[in-house]
Amino acid sequence: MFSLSEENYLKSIFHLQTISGKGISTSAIAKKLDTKPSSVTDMIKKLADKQVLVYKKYQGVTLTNLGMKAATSIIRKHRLWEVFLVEKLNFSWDEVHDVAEQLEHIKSPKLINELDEFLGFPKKDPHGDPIPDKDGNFQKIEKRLLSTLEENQYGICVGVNDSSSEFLKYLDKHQISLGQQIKVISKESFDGSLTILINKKEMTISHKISNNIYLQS
Amino acid sequence: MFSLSEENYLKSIFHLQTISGKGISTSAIAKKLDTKPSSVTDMIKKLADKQVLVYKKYQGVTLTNLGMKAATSIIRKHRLWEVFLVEKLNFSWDEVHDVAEQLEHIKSPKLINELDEFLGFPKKDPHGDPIPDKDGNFQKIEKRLLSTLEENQYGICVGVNDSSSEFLKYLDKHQISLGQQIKVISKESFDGSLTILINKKEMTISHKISNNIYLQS
DNA sequence: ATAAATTTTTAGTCTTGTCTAAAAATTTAT
DNA sequence: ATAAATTTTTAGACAAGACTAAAAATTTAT
Repeated sequence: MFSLSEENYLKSIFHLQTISGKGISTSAIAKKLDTKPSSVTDMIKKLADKQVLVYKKYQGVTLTNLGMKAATSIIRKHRLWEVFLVEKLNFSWDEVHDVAEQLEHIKSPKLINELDEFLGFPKKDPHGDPIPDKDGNFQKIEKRLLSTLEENQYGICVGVNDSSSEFLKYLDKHQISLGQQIKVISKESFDGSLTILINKKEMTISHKISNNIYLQS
Repeated sequence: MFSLSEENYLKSIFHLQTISGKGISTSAIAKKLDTKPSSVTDMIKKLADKQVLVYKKYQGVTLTNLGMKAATSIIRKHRLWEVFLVEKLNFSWDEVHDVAEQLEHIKSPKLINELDEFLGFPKKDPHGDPIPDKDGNFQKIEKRLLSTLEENQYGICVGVNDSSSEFLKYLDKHQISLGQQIKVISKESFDGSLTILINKKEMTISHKISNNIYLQS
């Protein structure tokens, strides 16, 4: 159906689309996939021929329903494999990404549906991101960035925005994990740094950190 | 390290080598991989450059130790994934091959070693083939084809030579599976067909069937 | 031992996905 | 509103891996 490259384009465009809402520019895709805009133009034409996205020269692209479905299926696979790696194979949440990037391209509907069942139909991956079901339905999780809270507000940590190994290791080191309650003690308007209460201890974190942690209020 | 194509060549050459012993011809590889001899010649040159095999024009190829090691690692992965599919995800032994062909190319030493442990360090795959350990050591299983037994000889079914879905379905249909005792009641020299005792019942099978079933005596 | 048949290799082409350099279109700035 | 800067597209090239057709080497047969 889709080649490995095509699947990676679909996934990236989907992710860009869910944050921006607008049509996605050639250069944004190139940046995300670490490739050149000219290569993106070529691939976009192919994908438009395959009816998974709409493309008008010089105007970015938008996924069609068919494209959304394909992208969702890849994301489902990626996140289920992440759960498998953490729950069954002793991977930590900062080790799963690269392996899941490979596993998400395995083609076998039976495999992924059986894996889903084997894992007990999990609703979230190890980073708190929702896992679409067999029919592609996402469970919408309302959440807000820690950086948007005001003093004395609090919430439960339910996800991260940055899934890089470096960031996740930082969180592990400072004992910040999913499910914990975080309360904002004070906010420094000059640099956006926050002093928070977590694990009954106070700590101060930079804006860069608080801008990558999602809370549910 | 190795591309998907390179890995498939290594695996095929390894398999051909273990049955023939001799240097493997271009055309034999082409047949196994369902490709053209000219394509094989090209790839062989690449693999010889990478020191995984020895190649002299017009004289077939032989894997080096490096090549054997690489091939063994792929076979280990293939067979462990087969066990996983059957034991954990409700696949039957005739459904696992195509998916394992994909999974065997996933690159992550941690993944495969954790999987091995998760499965309890299995020694054989669902078709009775031995699974090499982390260091590439195969457990040698002495076994002989059912077709080589004489009247009144018997043994335990420990493997199959043909892992095609068609053959495995035939076995399921006639309730022949690994671990069963099979005794030769009579042998027809004209066409090589055998009458065997299995499950306390007699049945007659063709040479084509008996020549694809391995017994341990 | 030479001719015929077979196998293997070479030479050139194709597809996929990428790249660079340059041209074209669009956006931003004055 | 036109010039400058930026973004996007085109054109042409390249690497991997495969193919076809033809040449070269080897094996088999007489």
